Amino acid sequence: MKARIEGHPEDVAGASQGPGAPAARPDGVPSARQGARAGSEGAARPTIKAVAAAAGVSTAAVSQAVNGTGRISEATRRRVLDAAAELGWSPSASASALRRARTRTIALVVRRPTDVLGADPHFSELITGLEGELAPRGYGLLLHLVADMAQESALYERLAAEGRIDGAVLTDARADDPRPHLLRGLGLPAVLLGAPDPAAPVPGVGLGQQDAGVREAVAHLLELGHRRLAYIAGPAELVHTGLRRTAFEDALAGAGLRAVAVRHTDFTERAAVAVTEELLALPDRPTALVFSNDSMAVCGIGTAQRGGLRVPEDVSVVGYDNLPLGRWLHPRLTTVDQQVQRVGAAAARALLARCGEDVPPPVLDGRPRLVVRESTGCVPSAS
Amino acid sequence: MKARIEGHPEDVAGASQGPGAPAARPDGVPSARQGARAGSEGAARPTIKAVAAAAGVSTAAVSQAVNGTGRISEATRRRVLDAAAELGWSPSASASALRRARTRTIALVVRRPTDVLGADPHFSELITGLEGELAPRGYGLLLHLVADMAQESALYERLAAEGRIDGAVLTDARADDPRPHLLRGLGLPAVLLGAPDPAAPVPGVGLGQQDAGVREAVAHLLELGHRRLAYIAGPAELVHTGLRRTAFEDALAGAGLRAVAVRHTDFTERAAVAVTEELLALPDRPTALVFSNDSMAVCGIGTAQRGGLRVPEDVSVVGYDNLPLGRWLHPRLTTVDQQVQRVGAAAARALLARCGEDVPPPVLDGRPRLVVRESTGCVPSAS
DNA sequence: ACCATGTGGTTAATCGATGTACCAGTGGGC
DNA sequence: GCCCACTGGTACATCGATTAACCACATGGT
Repeated sequence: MKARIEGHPEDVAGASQGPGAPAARPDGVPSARQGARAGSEGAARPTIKAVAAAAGVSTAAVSQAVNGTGRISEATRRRVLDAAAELGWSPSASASALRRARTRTIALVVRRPTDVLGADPHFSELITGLEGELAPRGYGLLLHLVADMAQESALYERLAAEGRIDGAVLTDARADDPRPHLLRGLGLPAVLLGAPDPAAPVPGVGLGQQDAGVREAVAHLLELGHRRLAYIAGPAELVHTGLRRTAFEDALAGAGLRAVAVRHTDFTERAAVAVTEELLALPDRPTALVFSNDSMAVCGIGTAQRGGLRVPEDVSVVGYDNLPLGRWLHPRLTTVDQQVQRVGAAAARALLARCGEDVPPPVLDGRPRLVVRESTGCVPSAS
Repeated sequence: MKARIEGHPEDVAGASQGPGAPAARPDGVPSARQGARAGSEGAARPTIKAVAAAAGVSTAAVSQAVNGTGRISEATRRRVLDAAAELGWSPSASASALRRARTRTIALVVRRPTDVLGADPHFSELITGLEGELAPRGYGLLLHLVADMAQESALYERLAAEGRIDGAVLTDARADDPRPHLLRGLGLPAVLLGAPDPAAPVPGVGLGQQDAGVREAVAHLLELGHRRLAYIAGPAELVHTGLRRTAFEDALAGAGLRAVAVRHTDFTERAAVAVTEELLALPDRPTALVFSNDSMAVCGIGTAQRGGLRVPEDVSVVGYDNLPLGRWLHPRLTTVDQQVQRVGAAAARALLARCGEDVPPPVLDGRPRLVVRESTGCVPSAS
């Protein structure tokens, strides 16, 4: 399968070159500007000039009309807008970006180890939330995938140096996160998901009472009679890992208990399976497993079942995220809903505001809430 | 609990404005160019001019040095590159895009009904594949979400009119797909995933023998003794839906059989559950269900189990896509691997080639293959 | 009659990089 | 000694939109 760049007779009829422009290059090599883009229909996109001419005004008037700046009579404004619609013109993003030093593009960089193939569905939800706010305001979402923090930092530096983006959404806040300072240094607005920290160089966006969900989960399990709980956490360097783990241990301590075990993972399915196997083989096996995301919880359920245990009769499982899939599994997954989508929307709004956009400030009430379904049940009587 | 967007003391000390810049606008509104971007460190990014000055050459020389065009001595070239590195300069994406009419940005538009919340993990895989080829060449991926085809078309028109992208990756080819013609009319290079059709206005990219996977699945089930199979397809308007459905029915016909049922869905979990329930309630219940994607298959397994059936003892289930999750469920999901990631990479290469980039043409050998795991088993003896 | 005040535009500079046209040297051939 | 080719660069127009500065003209107050 070769590259399929057909040559076309270029600009056959009445190519309207500016006066004095050379008719064509002698060597027959298409100049870069006409290049591969030229299709048979390759209607050269109209420019502001064409619109100005069509409306019988100057280009400045057109610009002012579409941007609502300057002083333009309503009549002229209409004429301009009509002409623009007629010609199907929209201002060139590149030209506008160059002049205004603003690209209307936001970056989302997803960082994860190379061997984790599928992106966490968590990000799909987040993106949905972001897009819902960005798109209506003409903003685009530039998505990048990187393997580690070094790459991520380098990427921001490049994006900033090239002036490709107006801001960035940071996910997976780390305990000692280099990105806030980096981005501030680069002069790029940003918001950090999940860990509102007033002292940080970039504002955080997230539900309040981050720990509420896990506390509720523990309370729920205690109420069901469970006394031996284990927590399967994410990577230790993530901020929310610490928050949730502490919430877990605190809640247990409040009942005079200690966790049977707390294990950290890298969020991969493989790790979830390995840890679950280990915990379930423990002499004093936990009767309930609390996972720090749904993907791992699903793996955990599968692993338990494969080990001959029934969920929830023999072991209860709680997830975190409330991904759509969890509703349809058997048993349906008990999990913590943290409204990723809504948080994403709020993050977008916050970021847009910092980019100078006039948006109503995000209202993000609520807190993570436990959704009780079928993967949790009474403690096994044998225990 | 209100939004938690803390304000920060903005730009407190010594905002370093360029000389000659007005100290501040009288009305206190920051001018657009300084806008929100100005941080205390807001080091104005260096321009090509600064690099030229630092290297003691003209801006043209700098441009030629970094682009490898024109005639520049190796010595000067080095000096320029060093100066650029020293200053941390990269050419402005906006300026370059304006001048060259090329943005180094590719669009991926994900279309799905508004009520499907989480994006199909399928797209995560695809994006991973795309990014792997785009990023190393300095290309960015602009991601958009839309609800329906009308919105999608409008979006391409806007993106084209604004000159925001160089090309697009089209997914979910439809039987009567308006996008190829639309994009050709707009002069935008594109590739269509999944249905290589030489006659189409845009080239298709996909594994060969699209039907091989489903055929293999059917053969596998027949070999296990199944005779009553049902197929749960995607939306009828998608090309691959038809291909796979036909493959399914053909393969059965080859064995002198007919499908117990073929049902179309909108790919939502809800639909998958509903259809599964309906099929399993059939008087002559199918002993094997073949789903057209993994997400639905997982829902199908859950539904069967909830209905008191064991998988695979009472009913076998086959998925399609080979998402990572399927390996860890209980039972592990038998599915068709179509190497979404590799196809994504190939699509990126093909598209880059059409954008005038000098990339080795994608090599896409192989075909969809059945991955036999645990969700398929011998036909129940009672049948 | 005259100046302040608006109104509704226009002109021209500018954003940063690119590429064509052009120019200054420097040997080389004969 | 003269012309030519070649090397290594520079000057300037250009991409398309934005915006500060300015201007022509009408109106109203004194």
